[in-house]
Amino acid sequence: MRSYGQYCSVAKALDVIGDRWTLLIVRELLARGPSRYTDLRSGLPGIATNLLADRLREMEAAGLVEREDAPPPIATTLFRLTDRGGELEPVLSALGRWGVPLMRDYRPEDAFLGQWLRLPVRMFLADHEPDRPSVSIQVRAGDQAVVIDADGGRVSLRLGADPDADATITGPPPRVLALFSGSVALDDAEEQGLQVTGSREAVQRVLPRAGRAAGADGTASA
Amino acid sequence: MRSYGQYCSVAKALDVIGDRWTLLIVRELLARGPSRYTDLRSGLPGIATNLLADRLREMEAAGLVEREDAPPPIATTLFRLTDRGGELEPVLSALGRWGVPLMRDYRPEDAFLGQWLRLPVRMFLADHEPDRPSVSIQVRAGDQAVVIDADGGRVSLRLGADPDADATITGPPPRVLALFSGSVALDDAEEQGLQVTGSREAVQRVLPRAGRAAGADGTASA
DNA sequence: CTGTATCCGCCCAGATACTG
DNA sequence: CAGTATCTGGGCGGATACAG
Repeated sequence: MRSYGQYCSVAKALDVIGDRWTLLIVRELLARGPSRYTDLRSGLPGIATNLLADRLREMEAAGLVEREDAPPPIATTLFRLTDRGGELEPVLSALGRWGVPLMRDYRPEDAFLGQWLRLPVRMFLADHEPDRPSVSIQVRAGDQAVVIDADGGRVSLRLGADPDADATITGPPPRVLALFSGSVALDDAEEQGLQVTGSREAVQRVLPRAGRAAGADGTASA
Repeated sequence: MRSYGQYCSVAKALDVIGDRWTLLIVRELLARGPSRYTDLRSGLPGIATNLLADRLREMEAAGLVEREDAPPPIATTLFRLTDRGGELEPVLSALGRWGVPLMRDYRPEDAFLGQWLRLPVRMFLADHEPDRPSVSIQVRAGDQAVVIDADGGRVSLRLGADPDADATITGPPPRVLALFSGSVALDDAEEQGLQVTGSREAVQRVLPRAGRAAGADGTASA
């Protein structure tokens, strides 16, 4: 990217991460951890392979990404964020939060991947009952299934289905996001097309509670 | 900007503010308040006038900016951030903080404007002695002079010179930024080419103190 | 003086095909 | 699996001309 040529830390930051796709690559690496080239590409629908290669090279040169040749049994290259790259997390977080109201407009052509729930889960969900036995909640939004685990105060997300989950949430991505971001209560979400089977208590355990809501309905306060 | 076509709040946010110059226009409007077209242009050295016009129109359509026809005596149009636009402040803040270590590389061709100190001042400086009489500190970095006022716990910045200031700091922009961001102590900054005349006490009153330092030297922790 | 519109040349983004 | 090579269109920067 052409430099802005301004001695200002915002401009300097944008000189490094202002290129198209760069921050989304960081998102993938934050959400997935060290990843193979092919996995990055499939997590970034719409990116051209040459652009991904270009960006990874630039990000490596800028010290955001390292490539690591995995040990013999795997025999592939992994891309991982450096510490400096990981420090972009607050930027992604602020951007993601600002973007929540925009999630109202869901277009049929929009791609959706279950792994993209990782950042919202980290941002909005919490285990409000850390002393109770762990629960798992399967989420089916879009094609892939993911499972959210609440265990001892921590909430995490793993990819894949789990028929033994305590609860299963099924519905279109916008309804799931509205529920997770706290802009819609569970009861209302169900009326709006979200199906919940199994333990509703397990779901309530992790949902954001009043006072922690994030104004995801577009009425966020300043 | 072409949409990423991804149902993810980061991607949606970048669909809106990912265009080149957009966030820098927000920076200007945050730092200066409602501004005339010409003032925006002079605060964004390097931007082409058509691009500025394009961006302002797009930002207006996206609900980030409003144009306001100023009352008769002024007879000009002012551009101001909407509430929604102002909510980008945390994004700018996170970006600016991440960019601080990049301020080490100062290139002679880099433009520098005094008003760009507004965000660093807000971010790093504080009035540590709110009960004492107000002080003003003139800063001469680059061509324009600015004055920092510490008054009753608040720190603010105004453009222009002030020969009656309690102290004056003169030096190259990188030295001033290093001082303000807390990565260099006042004594060290003076050894590195910063001139301080008048009350050093007034300067110390607003500088960041240990424990609030921001790792501006590139050693910031995760 | 302030703000907008038009033209041009260049580079980046994007799509596709292909290779180690 | 992990890219490179090639081609095309559009965004961008820059200059300039125009309108209130």
